[in-house]
Amino acid sequence: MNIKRSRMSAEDRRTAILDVATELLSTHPWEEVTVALLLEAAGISKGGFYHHFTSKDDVLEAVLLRLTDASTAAGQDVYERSEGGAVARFTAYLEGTTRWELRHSDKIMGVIRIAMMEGNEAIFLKLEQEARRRATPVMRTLVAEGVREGAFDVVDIDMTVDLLQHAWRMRWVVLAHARERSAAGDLFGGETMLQERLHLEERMTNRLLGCTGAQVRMPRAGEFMDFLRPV
Amino acid sequence: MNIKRSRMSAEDRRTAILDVATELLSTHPWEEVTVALLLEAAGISKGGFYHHFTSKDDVLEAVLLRLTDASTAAGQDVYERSEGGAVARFTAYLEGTTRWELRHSDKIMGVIRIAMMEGNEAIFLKLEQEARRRATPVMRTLVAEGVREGAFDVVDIDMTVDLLQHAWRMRWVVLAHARERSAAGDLFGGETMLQERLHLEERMTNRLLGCTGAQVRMPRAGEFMDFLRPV
DNA sequence: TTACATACCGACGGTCGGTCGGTAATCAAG
DNA sequence: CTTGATTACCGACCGACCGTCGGTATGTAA
Repeated sequence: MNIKRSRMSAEDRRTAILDVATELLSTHPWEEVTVALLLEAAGISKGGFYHHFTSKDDVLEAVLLRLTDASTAAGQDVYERSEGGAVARFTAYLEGTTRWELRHSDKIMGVIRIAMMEGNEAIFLKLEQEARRRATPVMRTLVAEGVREGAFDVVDIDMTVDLLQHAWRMRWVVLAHARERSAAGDLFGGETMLQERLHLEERMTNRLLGCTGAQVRMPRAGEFMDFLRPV
Repeated sequence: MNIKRSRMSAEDRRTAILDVATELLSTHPWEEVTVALLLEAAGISKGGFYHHFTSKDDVLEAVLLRLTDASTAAGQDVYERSEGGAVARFTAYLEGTTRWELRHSDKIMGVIRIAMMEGNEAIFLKLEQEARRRATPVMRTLVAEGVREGAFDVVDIDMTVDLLQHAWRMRWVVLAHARERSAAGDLFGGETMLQERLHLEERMTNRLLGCTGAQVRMPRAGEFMDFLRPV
């Protein structure tokens, strides 16, 4: 009765299952991703599955972790390499993180699409929380240093960081729209959308930071041209 | 075999079930609130239950609706009754909504406690979304009018409204802490916490609105004294 | 070859949300 | 007071689901 299946190393099997789970998650809300479905798609038995994962939620957690952890080090790296005054460092941070995000835009858009799906509210929150947890410390020190140097004049450091992150959060939705538009032939329209959005964020960022002298700059829309012309 | 139960009017039974559900939800995450548990606590059979509700989620929706809908009209009312310049109207709006919230603080704190529980992420989002959906239109017009009158100088109306709501959102967490502290005997400490928070929010609100002349004012901490001395 | 570790199997158990045929209380009409 | 329709209510039952468990097959090291 037993059907023979391939035997993999634990790691390979794990990633194989995670791949399948990610794939399924990109088309179904998590509650519809049955373990049975997962088993069939991954070509493994229930026992085999539970040999590698303790529960269905364990899979979700692993999927989310894999989707986010690559970005962890990026922001920190940029910060550690940055030089100059607070404004320059903040600008460098913005450029660095944005560039990194653009390089991984497909993955990020995928994650966002998943998180935005109805029924995936818990995923959405977990993801946002995780992203925040990772970015907050660096941003806190950046802002605090700026305040100490007299370059920024903020209402409150924590509140400012929180609002900055919130202000930037919707960018990817705009990016998605812009990409759609340019994919539909209206490249100029897409670029304009992007430009306006970045300009808005730049002004809001400067207002929140209360820059006393030089202004923080967001990356120019030109940097996004590659992004607007997908594969 | 049949156990005799009381026969209620449809409405009474519905509210009875909703009461029980709210009660249970205040101590368990929603997924742990089994239909069976609900039935036992409400003293009704499964058939009876499904005679009044189409699904378990139907109950949740009704509970949330009942918890939020009372607040719907409040903000709108305050706005419609307000007079004077944009700054005065905005201040009146803040005072009005805050006062209303304080009058219903117990209920609101209850809702927040529920929404903040692990496993209730979907509830949290639904609630926030609903609150936003209700408050945004009024705030939009308030800000837009202020811009038109030249009293506000805003980066972008929608973004500003969004950030304002976000900035105010954490207030209830601080309120909860303040109440705890004053309940523990440190009335002064509680009041100070509140005062600082409100001062912070006031400064942030003014910065976001970019008030050109007069400043918008948050309610004074004195108004919260009743809140700090609970039943 | 033996002994052990581990990748894997699938029948099974228990729980859950939801259905359905039936019963009894209520009420309006004759 | 009947009679008939409506509706609140009952609980056995269903299928889908997640997770367990005893057991098998494949590798690896002594």
